[in-house]
Amino acid sequence: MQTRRTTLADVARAAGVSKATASRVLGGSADRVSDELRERVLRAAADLDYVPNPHAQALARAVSPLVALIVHDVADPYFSEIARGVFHAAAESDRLVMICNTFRDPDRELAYLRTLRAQRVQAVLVAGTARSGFELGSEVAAELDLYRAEGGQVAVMVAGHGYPAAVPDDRGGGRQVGEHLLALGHRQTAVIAGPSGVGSVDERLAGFLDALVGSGAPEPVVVHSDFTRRGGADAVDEILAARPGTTAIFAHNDLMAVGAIRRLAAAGRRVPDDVSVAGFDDMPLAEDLQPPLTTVRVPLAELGAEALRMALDGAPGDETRLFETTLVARGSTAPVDGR
Amino acid sequence: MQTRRTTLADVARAAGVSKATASRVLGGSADRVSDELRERVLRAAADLDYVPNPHAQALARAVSPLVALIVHDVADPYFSEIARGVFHAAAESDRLVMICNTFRDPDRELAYLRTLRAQRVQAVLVAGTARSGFELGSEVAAELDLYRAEGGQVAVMVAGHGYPAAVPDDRGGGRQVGEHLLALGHRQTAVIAGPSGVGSVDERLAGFLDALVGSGAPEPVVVHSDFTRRGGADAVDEILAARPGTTAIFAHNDLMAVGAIRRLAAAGRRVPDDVSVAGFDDMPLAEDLQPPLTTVRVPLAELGAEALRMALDGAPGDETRLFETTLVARGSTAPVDGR
DNA sequence: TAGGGTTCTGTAACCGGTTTCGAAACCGGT
DNA sequence: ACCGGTTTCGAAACCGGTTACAGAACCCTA
Repeated sequence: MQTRRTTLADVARAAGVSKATASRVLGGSADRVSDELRERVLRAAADLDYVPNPHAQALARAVSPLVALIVHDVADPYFSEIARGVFHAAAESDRLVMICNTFRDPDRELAYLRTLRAQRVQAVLVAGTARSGFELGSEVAAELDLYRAEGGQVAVMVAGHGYPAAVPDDRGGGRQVGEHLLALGHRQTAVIAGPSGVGSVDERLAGFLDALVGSGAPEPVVVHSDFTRRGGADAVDEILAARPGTTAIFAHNDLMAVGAIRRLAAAGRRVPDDVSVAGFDDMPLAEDLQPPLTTVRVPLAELGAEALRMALDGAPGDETRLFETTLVARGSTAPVDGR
Repeated sequence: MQTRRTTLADVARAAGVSKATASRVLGGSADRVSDELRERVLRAAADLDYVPNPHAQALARAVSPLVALIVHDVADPYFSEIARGVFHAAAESDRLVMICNTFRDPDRELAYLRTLRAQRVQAVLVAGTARSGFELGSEVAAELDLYRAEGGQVAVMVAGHGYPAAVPDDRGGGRQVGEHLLALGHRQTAVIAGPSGVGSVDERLAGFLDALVGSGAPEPVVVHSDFTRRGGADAVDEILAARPGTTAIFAHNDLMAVGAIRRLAAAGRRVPDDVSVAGFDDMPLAEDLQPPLTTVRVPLAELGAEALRMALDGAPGDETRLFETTLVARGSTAPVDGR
């Protein structure tokens, strides 16, 4: 039966004023209105249960109070933790958040970006991008630039090029893992890296190599794989084939580490007795796994919150805020000769 | 430098037609347009890189292609799994999804609902509601009804009252757990229930009691607690105090089960040797825990997807689709005398 | 008391689309 | 050549707000 919504005009009529005055008092405009009229308008609005139409506002004001967060997959703990941070920061300034799930599909990502631009959302935060790395000049970058040219704010959470960025110190984290494993006496190492071309992957790897250099340990076996449990498991097969004597594995995220541990068990290797495994991100439950996972804590929620603030504050394109990572040593790593 | 967006009027001018015709060809209207003009308009739109402004469309059409999903917390695996399903279903019909995080705050939930109503989103899906149960007549229900009266679609994923619902067979799941524990010989049981008043909590508990009835086993100790790890851990203290001889615990979700296992370990009880623990939901990683968690699988993603379809298809308010649950027996439960 | 400056309010244009309605063009049939 | 019926198209109204602009009312000063 489609009841009609009450509009600003209804309120104005009920209060006996013009739409303009009603808008002024309701819309929080800078213009002043006499106390009496203000009172009348507010009462009328309350009586009629008036709620402004955000589309009309967005159209008139040419901006909507929406913020978009682009992720690969909300169900991935990495992204859902970032999302949590973004939501918290958004609540502070009374803004709504729209999460866009690309499922790592570049086309979908692009489609979202176009929609968001059209939607004139106030800010878009890119937590993960489907194209590898998103170089300047890519379609994604072009779309983002267009968006910015039209007044939108952008912040990214991947090693950025030209956008304000809030990123974890991936390189430092990688180094911490390297040092940890070295200290435990490991020399035959391997790393299960994320998809090649992704910025954080290169950084984590570089940090790890930084630590190894000069230690006399041989180069690690490096296998690129998906950021999933399955990816981690499959990588183990390759590693075992390439270097059967591997005693320590550094997986680029916790999910891969879990998969690796499972596959190692299936292959008859005990963790950490036969081979140590370290992850990255310190996802929830990492400490409840079998065995508890040694990993690197990344302040993902703060990262998301900060990204939003940077975007809203209009941080300059070359500003990058680095977030410290900390190694969390747990049961999945042990001294090489320790049994 | 704020470049102006290209509007429909620009396209129309470039194509030498009126706004009306341009709208007709671009907006997928039913009205027919000659092939020649259609061609001209399409070319102009492509040349100018035209993207329609969804706010203007929403304003004119009185509906926006947005779908909202209300959850307590995206970072909770229960909800992120539902979200994943919703995203998939939304992608099928080319719709965008807005996730609203209430953090279990009733005021925030209400605020979201009002905004969504104003926003004229096409559908709102309620996966979790902050008020206990959301009875008919509550503020939330009032807001939802208002929304529906204005043409919005609603579907819920909690035991509903008057809304189309896609819900798991919580009662059946509870019964499965009860039967499982009984079959293992347990008689001194306890249940860590979710917050009292929540529909699914009552159902899971009722199912569990269904199984116990007639078995001769004494009534379980029931402790209500938060759906968190912490909640599960704290509940263990109460249970141990109330019935020290407890040999099996049914936690209403996996997170609580994890917390319970940890606290039991701290109290010197081994799982499953001394006490068996079963969870609910079969969250990702449940099988990788220490020990692997016996739990009940709930098809959350399908549930979310189905809820969206029901809403969009305008399912009647009394329609409830029940999703089968299946018990997944793993290492956290064992025969009562089995050591 | 006239003149100038504030302060408040209303009119109307505008944001960028969609859609109603009527005019114009075209059709085949007498 | 004339006519009723379709089809195609454009002018203009509308969706529901915001805001530039101008007028009215008020104040204070000379």
